[in-house]
Amino acid sequence: MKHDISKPEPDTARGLDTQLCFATYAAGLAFNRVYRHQLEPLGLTFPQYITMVSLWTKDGVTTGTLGEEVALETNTLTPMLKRMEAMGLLERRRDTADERRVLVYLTKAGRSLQPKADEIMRCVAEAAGFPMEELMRLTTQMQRLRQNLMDYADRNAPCGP
Amino acid sequence: MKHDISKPEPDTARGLDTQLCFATYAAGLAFNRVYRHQLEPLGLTFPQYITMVSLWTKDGVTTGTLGEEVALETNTLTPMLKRMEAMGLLERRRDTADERRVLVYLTKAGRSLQPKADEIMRCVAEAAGFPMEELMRLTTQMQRLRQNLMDYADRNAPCGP
DNA sequence: TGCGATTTAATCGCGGGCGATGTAATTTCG
DNA sequence: CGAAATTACATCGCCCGCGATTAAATCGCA
Repeated sequence: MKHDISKPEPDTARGLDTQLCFATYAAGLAFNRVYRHQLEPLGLTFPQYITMVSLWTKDGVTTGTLGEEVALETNTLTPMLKRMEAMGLLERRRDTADERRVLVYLTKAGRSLQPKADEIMRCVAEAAGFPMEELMRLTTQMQRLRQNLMDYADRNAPCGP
Repeated sequence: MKHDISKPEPDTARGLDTQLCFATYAAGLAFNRVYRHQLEPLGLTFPQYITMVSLWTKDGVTTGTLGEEVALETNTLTPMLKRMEAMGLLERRRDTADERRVLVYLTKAGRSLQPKADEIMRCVAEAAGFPMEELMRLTTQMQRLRQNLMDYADRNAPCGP
């Protein structure tokens, strides 16, 4: 062998600097922190805000459907929805046609937050500091990344050597 | 009725589909789930894995410095490091020169996990499903995004109308 | 019709993530 | 030198995220 391949493969580079998983993780924390402070006057957390955005688009959905929208399972969503119900933002009602289901409806108070939340959304989008076109492209790529990772998780491959 | 412009401004689009914050959040959850299952045999969580990657690069650092590396504050890091110490992956020692500081050192057991973790890292990087060049560009952009958001958080602007 | 399988939520326990607060060591400076 | 300010870490309480388990309603089918 002529070529020196003894180096430990910078192929998949090692430091955190070069890792997409860390960059995604850290950017997620940063989003969370920015939103935390902006949403604080509304009394919402970032995951709650995500949930409200989904419900503003369409409410009257089951817990499970909502969970798919916001990428959370019922073991996370149920307690969160209960807290939000206690805040008066939404109501949870058993589906009379199928008593297993719980349907989630926004209250007036819940709908009334949308304008303020929209303002914050625009603000944070600006804080992201990307021109609109690049921002959209980046969003698309992150969606593709998420889909690829979910597909991989479903394949359940053990990553053997 | 000529043109229907009554729609509410797709300016900064509304749905979760179009939001970078949600795409980042959801991709972060997806990474977390993939890593969770891959790391389970090693007994590591994803944040613990991140911490180990940092320590494999350089240990003997203070809790605070390590926190900067991994984007966590001491109120998150301290309990996590204690758990990892209990697992035998690292040691926490008071700096004799400055008793306020706690220095973190890897143990033999901690170092011994690196090869397996590297294998998993390569595996997940492949699962991300991007060609190397695009993956690097995406990583760079996410780092820039994070920096912009942190800068914005530091400016502490209230997002007034 | 009746009974097992499936679907849908809820619950529990543990590990992050962080604002607020506490505590001890060190530095600053009058 | 000594008190105040600063630094570095720890603690507490709350919220999310999820694997595992449970409970109840519905469905499928003999």
